[in-house]
Amino acid sequence: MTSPVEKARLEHQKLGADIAAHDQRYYQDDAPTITDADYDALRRRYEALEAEFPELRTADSASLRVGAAPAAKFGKIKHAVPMLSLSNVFSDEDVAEFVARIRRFLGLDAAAELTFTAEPKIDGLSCALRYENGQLVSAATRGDGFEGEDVTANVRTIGEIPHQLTGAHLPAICEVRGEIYMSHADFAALNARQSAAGEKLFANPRNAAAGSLRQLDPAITAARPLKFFAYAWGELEPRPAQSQFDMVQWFAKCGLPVNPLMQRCTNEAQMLAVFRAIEAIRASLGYDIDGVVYKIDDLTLQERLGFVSRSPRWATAHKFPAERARTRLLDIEIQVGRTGVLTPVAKLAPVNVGGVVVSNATLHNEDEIRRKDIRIGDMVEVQRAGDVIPQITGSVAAERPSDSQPFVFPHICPACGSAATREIDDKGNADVAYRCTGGLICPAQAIERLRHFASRLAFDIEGLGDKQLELFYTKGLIRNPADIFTLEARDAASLTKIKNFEGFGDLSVKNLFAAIEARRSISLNRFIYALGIRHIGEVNAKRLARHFGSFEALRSTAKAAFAAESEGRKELISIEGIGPIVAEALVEFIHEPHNEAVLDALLAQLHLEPMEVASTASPVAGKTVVFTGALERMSRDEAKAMAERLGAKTSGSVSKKTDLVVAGPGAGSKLTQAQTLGIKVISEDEWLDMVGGNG
DNA sequence: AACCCTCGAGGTCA
DNA sequence: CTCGAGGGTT
Repeated sequence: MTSPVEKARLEHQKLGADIAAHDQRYYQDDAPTITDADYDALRRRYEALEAEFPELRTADSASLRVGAAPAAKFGKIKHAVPMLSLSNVFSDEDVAEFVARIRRFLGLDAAAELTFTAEPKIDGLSCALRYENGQLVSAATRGDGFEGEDVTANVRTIGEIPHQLTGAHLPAICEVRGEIYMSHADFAALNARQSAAGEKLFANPRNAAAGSLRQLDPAITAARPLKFFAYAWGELEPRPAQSQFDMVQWFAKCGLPVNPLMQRCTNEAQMLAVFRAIEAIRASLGYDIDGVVYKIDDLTLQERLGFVSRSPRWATAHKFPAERARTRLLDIEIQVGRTGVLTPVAKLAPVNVGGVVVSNATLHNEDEIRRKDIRIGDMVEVQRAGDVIPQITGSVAAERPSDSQPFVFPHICPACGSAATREIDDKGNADVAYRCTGGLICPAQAIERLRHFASRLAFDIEGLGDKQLELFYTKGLIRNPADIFTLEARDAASLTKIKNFEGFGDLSVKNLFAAIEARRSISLNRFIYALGIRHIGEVNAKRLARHFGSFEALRSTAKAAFAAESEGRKELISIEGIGPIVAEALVEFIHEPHNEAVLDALLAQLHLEPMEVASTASPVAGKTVVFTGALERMSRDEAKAMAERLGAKTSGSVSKKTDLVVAGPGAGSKLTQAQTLGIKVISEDEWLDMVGGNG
């Protein structure tokens, strides 16, 4: 006689298999064999069993929730290995420079052979698929490169993506990366369906793919013909192959679709030949591509080359030239940015450029307008730089209206009426940009600053976007960042409640307040970034946070740094990446009386946490390392990059602050200096052992 | 020359 | 959200 649990287990198993089969027929074959009601009944029974016997829940049962009620929004998935983007090149010379830089970095001479792969760059969305023991467990978009959106349920509906990898001896964890895209034929068919159903049409296959993947209801994604090519990986141990090319071949063996056009090249001429060949067949491929990607084939070399900021040194994208079109320049509008910069934006008669309708384009600044001799009323040439950003390349002299006048750049801010000037620097050079001098009284700047404050890399407050901020600003509810954190209390005491505003309801207000509450604790680096100080972006904010450790320390140093020659100023400038100009901007910001008041108000509302921790706890993290003498196994640049990747700082000279000296043959004064100061000296080999670079 | 900062555009979905 | 240009900083 079987126990109730056993009985339940059997039934649960059978139901699971049935539901999976129905999902397959419904989502992927688009040919369900039972009614929705019957299907729902199966699912309810399945979930009831799990509720009664929680031990029945498996990793698999989650996968059967595809058709369940759509989640309110996507969850987040942290990428175990960051998903970065590629640098771009546009000309043959750029390709030569790309190859030359790699040779330099690796310390190779021109004769040494270097193998690359070349493959079409698919114009879609990158996606990371995580397989555990061969089973698809999650899928994430790229997001900001560190954290993406959880689109697992949607990705499971893509027929080309296997739920289970084929083959024996699969790595326990295998994170495959590639591109989700839509073919031309499928795109045309989808738009025909949309049109027949009276729905709006998609502008191009890329947007159709993006829109389809971001559907909250996987059933809609399932009805969209998405495809996939695998071309990269994240966490994957052990490596089944030693080269880029072989890795992709291995993906194919596992049952993943890979692009058939990838090939190996051993010199620049071959790379360019592949580029031209792919360009020639671009139109007949049946899917959009926007260039060719070159990667160093040897994975060991890839590791040695590493990364510069957000892209690998060992790969680049060779982009096709942009498409162009002509249209009329109707007007030039002036926008005011967060820092008060006045930016001219061209208002264009809408024109189709390579698949999207363009009606605006930035003109950057006064000089740019003069250089290109662009006037209102002109017929202008428009292209999309990198197939994305609309750009005016020039005007057509023959079609200029006879009465046209050169554009006169305004000298007052259109938002607040204050004077706008081009600052003159020490050397007497005028800034390219006009800046509104209205500062704090300028509403345009205030709103832009608030927008920056609430933006994703800063406080990341959901429900407090452009629209809401603008509304709250005009209503006088939020005039500076500190107001955000008193909003709820003031709203409670107020008679005109936010929930009565147009576009708001009980729920959205509740969510907004919750989102604000959740950000009362914030990391120091985000806080510094959020202040929107000129020249202090994401990276410099982290540097400051790391150096000072607390906001009070930063603030008191900045205060002590008021005089140009002061100790405080010296300390600021000693921080890597911070120079006189950045220091000046920081000091000025901290000293400004209004900013002081806002900072005090803000700090009273917040709990600052230490900086978000860098990933690896390596033995050299936080240490200052000096390389001296000849290095035999790697170039100087490479050694420095390696040290920095592990969280160490590098320096060119030995001082009291140096923690470690790596000395090669021929080391001279620096070695002596290290010995005098009693600083630890190791050989290149010992260094590699220490940081795990030996085997 | 490498890297960083700022700003802008367009599109989709909620 | 994604991308790129342009200019400033180091």
